[in-house]
Amino acid sequence: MVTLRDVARSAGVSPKTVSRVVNDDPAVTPETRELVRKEIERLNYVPNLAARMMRTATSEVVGLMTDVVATTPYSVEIVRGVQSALRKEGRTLLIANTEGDRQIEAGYWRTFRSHKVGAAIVATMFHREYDVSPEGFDKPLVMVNCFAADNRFDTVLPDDEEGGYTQAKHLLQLGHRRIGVVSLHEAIRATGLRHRGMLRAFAEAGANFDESLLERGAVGPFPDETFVAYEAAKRLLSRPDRPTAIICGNDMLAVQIYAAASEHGLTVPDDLSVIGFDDLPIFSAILRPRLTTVALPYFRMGEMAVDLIAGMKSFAGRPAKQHLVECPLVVRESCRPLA
Amino acid sequence: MVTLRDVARSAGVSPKTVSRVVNDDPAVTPETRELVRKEIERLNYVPNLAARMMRTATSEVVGLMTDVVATTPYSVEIVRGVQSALRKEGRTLLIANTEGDRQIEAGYWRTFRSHKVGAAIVATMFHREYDVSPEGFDKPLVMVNCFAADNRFDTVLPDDEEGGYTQAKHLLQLGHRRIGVVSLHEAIRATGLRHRGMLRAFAEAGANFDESLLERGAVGPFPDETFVAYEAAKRLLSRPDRPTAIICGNDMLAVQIYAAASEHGLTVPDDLSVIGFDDLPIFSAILRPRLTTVALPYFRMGEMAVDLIAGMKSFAGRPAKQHLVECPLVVRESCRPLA
DNA sequence: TTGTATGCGTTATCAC
DNA sequence: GTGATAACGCATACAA
Repeated sequence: MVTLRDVARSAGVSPKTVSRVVNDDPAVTPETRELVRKEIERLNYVPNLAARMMRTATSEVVGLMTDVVATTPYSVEIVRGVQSALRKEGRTLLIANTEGDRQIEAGYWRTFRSHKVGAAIVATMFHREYDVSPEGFDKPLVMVNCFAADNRFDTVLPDDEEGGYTQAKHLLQLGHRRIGVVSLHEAIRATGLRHRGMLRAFAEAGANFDESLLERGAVGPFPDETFVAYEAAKRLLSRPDRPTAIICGNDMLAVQIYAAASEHGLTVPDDLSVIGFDDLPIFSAILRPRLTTVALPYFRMGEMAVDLIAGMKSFAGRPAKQHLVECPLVVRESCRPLA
Repeated sequence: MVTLRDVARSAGVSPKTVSRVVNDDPAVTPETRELVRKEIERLNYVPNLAARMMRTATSEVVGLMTDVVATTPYSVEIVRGVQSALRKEGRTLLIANTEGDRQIEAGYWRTFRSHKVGAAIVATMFHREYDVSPEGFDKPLVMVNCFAADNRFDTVLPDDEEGGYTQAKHLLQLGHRRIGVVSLHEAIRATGLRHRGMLRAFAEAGANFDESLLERGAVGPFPDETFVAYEAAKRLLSRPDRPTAIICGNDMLAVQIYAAASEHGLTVPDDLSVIGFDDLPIFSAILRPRLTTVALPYFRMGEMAVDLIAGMKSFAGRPAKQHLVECPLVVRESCRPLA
C-alpha cells in the first residue's frame, strides 16, 4: 500500500505538502503541485479514508435513515434521487431501514456516529410529521417527505396542496363541473392538503364543489383496505347525476375506478374522465387508456435533499426551512374535454 | 467524544480490556465484562470505526453493487433481505446503483476498496448472466439473481425451473389439461427454465402440452411492451378449444389476462383459472379474485447472500457454488378445480 | 486474566 | 510556501 509518506519521499517533499496537494490547499506553488501530482499518478497513490476520517472525524458518507422508504415500490425513487445527486459529488450512501422500529433507529444513529457520516437524510414513506431524535448526531440533517413538529430541520416535502389544485384545475379546464373524488385516508396528511388545493381550484374557476361527490378515506396505509375504492366508485357511478370525472387519491385507486366504470358500461375517457396521483410506472404499464395523473416528485426530492446538505456547509447556522416540491401534471389519455 | 480510554479510566481498567469487551474476546471475566458494559452504556460510548479500520484494514461494511435492483419495485426485496440479515450481524450496507453503466460500476469498486468494505454482493434486476470484474477487490463476493459465466463466485438464484414446474403442477392437480401460457420474453433466462419445469410437470402428470397454446415473449424488460399480453390472451380465449387455465410469466401479465377474460364474458376463476409469477404485493391489492401465483423469493435470496458471506470466513478457499432458492406457491382464489 | 508500549496514515499546529 | 512534530482512537504484540 502506497502512503502519503511514500509519495513525499519519492517527490522529495514533506508529507504535509503532499497532503496539501491532495486536499487542494492553495498554499502550494504550481510547480510543487505539479511535481507531486505526477508522483501520485506514478505510484498510483490512493488516500486512506480511514486515516483521514480519524483525523477529521467526518467522512464523505451520507446516512439515509428511512422507515421503509428504501424498500417500498412507492418511494424508492427518493433513494434513487439521493444517490444520483450524491454520486455527482463523489460521496457515498449508507442506508438504514428502520422498518418503523424506534429501537432499530436508535441503533442506526449509533452506527452513523461511529461511521462518522458527514450528514444524514431522514425519509419516510408517507408524507407526515415525524419525531426524529438523532441522539448525539450533530451533523447536517435534512428531512424528506416528513417534518419535525418544531421544524428544527431543513425539510423537503411534496407540494400536496398544489397537487390537489393541479388535479382539479386540469378537469375544470376541460370543462368538467360534476367531479367526484375518491380520496385517501384522512389520517394521511396529503389528503387534507390536496382537498384544500382542490377547493381553491374550484373557487378560482367560479365552480362549486358538491360535497356529496366526495368519497372519503377510500384507502389507508394498508393495502388490504384498497378494494373499498371500487365500491366507492360504484356508488358514485350509479347516481342519476353521476360525475363526469373522478379525482383519485392515487393511481392504484384509479385502477378500481376503471374497473367500476367498465362494470357500469362506461368507457374511460369518453363517459368518464379519471385523474390519478403518484405517477407510478407500473400503472402506466397496466392501464388502458393510459392514466393522466399528477406525479409525486420523489426523485427530485431526493436530489434536493442532497443539494441542501451541500449548501449547509456554506450557510451554517441559518434557520431551517421547508422546501415544497412541485407535483407536475402528467397528461395521458384518461381525461377528455367535455363537449 | 467518548473514547475507549475514557471508558477504561472511568471503569478503572486498561483500554485493552475495554477493547476486549467491545470485541467479545472471551478472555475477560464475566464481572469485568459486566462492569465495562455498564460503563459503555453510561457514557454512551460508540467505537470509532475509522480508528478500528485503520488498524484492521477492513470494515464491517458490506457493499451492494446493483444495476437497478435497489431502486426498482420488483427487486428491492433483495435489498430488504440483505439489510435485515446484515442488521442481525451488526453490519452495515453501502449501496451502489450503477444504473447499468460500466463506468459508474468501476468507480464504485474503487469506492468499495477505499472504504475497505469487508465483502460485496452483486445483484441484478433480472435473473441473468453478468460479467463482474471487481477490479482489485479481493474480499468475499456473492452474486444474487445473476451469475458469472465461469461460475467463479458463490451465487444465489431463484429456482425458476422449479417455479415453472410448480405453476403447471398446481393447475394439473386441479384437473386442468388445456393450459395456455403467456410467457415472458425469450431473452430472459427465466423463460426457458420455467418452460422446462412446466414440461416436466406435464410429463409427470402423463399429460401433453399443446404447443399451440403457448404465446411467446409477451413481455420483455421494457414496461412499454406489456400490453401485447392482452392481445395474446384474447387470441387464446377466442379459440373454439380455448384453454381452461392460463399460466402467466408474471403477475402484471395476469392483470391483462383478467381484462381479456372479462372482455370475453369469462369469469375468473369459474371459466378460467389464472396463475401468476412474482407475487408482487401491489397485484394482490388490485386484483379480484386475488391472484394465485408463484413467489419470487427475493427477500430470502438477499438474506442468503449475507449468510454465505458470513460462512466464507470459515470456509475460505472452498469452491464457489450455485444456490437455488425455492419459489413457493401462493394459493389465492384465481384457480379452481375442474369439475 | 489483564496491562503497556507501539504504530497504523493522515491532518493540525506551529514553526521556519 | 514549506516542513517537523504531535495527535487522532484503536488493535497488535508482548509482558506481567
